[in-house]
Amino acid sequence: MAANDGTVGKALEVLDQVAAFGRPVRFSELLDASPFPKATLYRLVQTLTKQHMLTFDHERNTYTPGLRLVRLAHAAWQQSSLVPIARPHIDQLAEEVREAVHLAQIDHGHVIFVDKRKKTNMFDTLAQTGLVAPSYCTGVGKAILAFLPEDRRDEALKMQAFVPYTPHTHKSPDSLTPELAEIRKDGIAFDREEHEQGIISVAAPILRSGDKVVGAISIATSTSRRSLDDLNGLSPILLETASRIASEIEPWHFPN
Amino acid sequence: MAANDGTVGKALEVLDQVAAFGRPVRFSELLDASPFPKATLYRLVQTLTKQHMLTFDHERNTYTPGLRLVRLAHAAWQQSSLVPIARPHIDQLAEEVREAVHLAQIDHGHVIFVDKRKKTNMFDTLAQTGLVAPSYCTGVGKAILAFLPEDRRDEALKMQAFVPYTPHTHKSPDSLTPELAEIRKDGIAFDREEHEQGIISVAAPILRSGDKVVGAISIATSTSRRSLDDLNGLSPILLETASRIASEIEPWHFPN
DNA sequence: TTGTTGGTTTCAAATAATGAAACCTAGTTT
DNA sequence: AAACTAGGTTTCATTATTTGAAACCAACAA
Repeated sequence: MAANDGTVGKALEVLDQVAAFGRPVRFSELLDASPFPKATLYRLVQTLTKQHMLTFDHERNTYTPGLRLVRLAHAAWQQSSLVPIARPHIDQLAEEVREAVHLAQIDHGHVIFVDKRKKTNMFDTLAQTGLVAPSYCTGVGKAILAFLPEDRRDEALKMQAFVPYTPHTHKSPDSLTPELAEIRKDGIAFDREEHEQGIISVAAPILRSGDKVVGAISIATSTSRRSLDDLNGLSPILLETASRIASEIEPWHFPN
Repeated sequence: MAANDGTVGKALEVLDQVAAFGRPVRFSELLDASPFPKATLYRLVQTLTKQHMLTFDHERNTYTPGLRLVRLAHAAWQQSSLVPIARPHIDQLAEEVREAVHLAQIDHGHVIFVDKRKKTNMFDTLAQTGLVAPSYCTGVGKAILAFLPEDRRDEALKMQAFVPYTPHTHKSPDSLTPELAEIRKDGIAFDREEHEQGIISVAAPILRSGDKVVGAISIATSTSRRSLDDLNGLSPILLETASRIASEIEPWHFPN
């Protein structure tokens, strides 16, 4: 992935590492997973800890991502241009369809769930705010990928590992590409238990000025509640919502 | 607040700045608010942007905190030692009292709301996951402060500005100190519309091995729904919940 | 005792950060 | 149009930080 912006870049790389472990990590584990020499990594980790970007557990000698991140992320989330605009709409959608509704954006090739609403009492799907999901096997991910300009799509796909979460998961870009063309045509993407067994979703991109994708929304449910056809029946209202959100986006920018 | 860890420290200082603005901010505004010379700040901001820690809006020439933070924070949140332990308990508490229940931790002198549950349909109180609140005028904040070791309490208070949010807000440490002693005695803290007009709360610290505070929980409501006395009546169940959470904390560490 | 693993510190060499000043724009004003 | 300006970007010699091999220090095991 290249592009190493000096010390800051390295520090962030370490942060990513720690986050990726998903559990408290020892210095030595980090060292193995890291391209940096011992002393360098040591000082990076020290600095990050002193800065509360990492939390150090004295008893277990392990590191976890620090609370300062939560603080900073709140600001990021609150200021996101998309979230506040979409909020009332996904809220209403969740109310109408009585299923979980997700809002996602893409960043750095990662699909990030930035908001969710659910008005049902069923068990929580695993998606939560801030969760990162793979793009190639989620509804929102594919919806966004499909409408990304070609270069950015390639870039996003290149940094994917194509983990076979379920038997339905795409195994390589080759099988994915035709589906993306399909999605581009229909304006609708499906997740057919590709990320989690028993979980399906319909997703629609949010297109600014008709073609620039800035995010996606999806309705997710379990196969025990609804069939895929059934879910497909919700496409119109999903599309309607997506376009309503899009229409409220100011003529300004959108990074992505 | 000192302790400047080289470039990384400076970069994070800039991030804090941007987050503190709470709105898209121009380079020049940042420059005014920043101790760094133009060129230095410029490069820091560039680096952070390239690293997706900041998002740059081409049209408006402004910066906002980046999505990478959301990604990282999710990991921090998920791995927090307190959140998963407390989750079922605050859930149950919210169910029983039918009011909003908050879980907070302290970091770097900041009170951070790390989780919340509400089973009521009333308007959302402003507290949300990741929100930073002042310690001196919130229930959870005072509950934590009261049980902090003296040196860390002083440190935490020193970095506070004592903004008078409402007429009931403490104006200085002098009036706060006696109340903290009180809280230490009772094991219960109240927010008497000190942060927001019309919002009150009861809070209890979560004490590991009886005396080390690792966080706090609170029940929050509006004056229109309940009186302070009424809320006080919920103290027993709140304390009960807090001690149940505490009892599930492993003999391990706790950073704070 | 001797080895080993995991963590911490040293120190001269290599590298990156610094910041004053110059330099671009693209709007404004005269 | 020429002359300002405010906001943003780049240069470059100086300075300070980062680097990483190696040495060092536990604590624990053989």
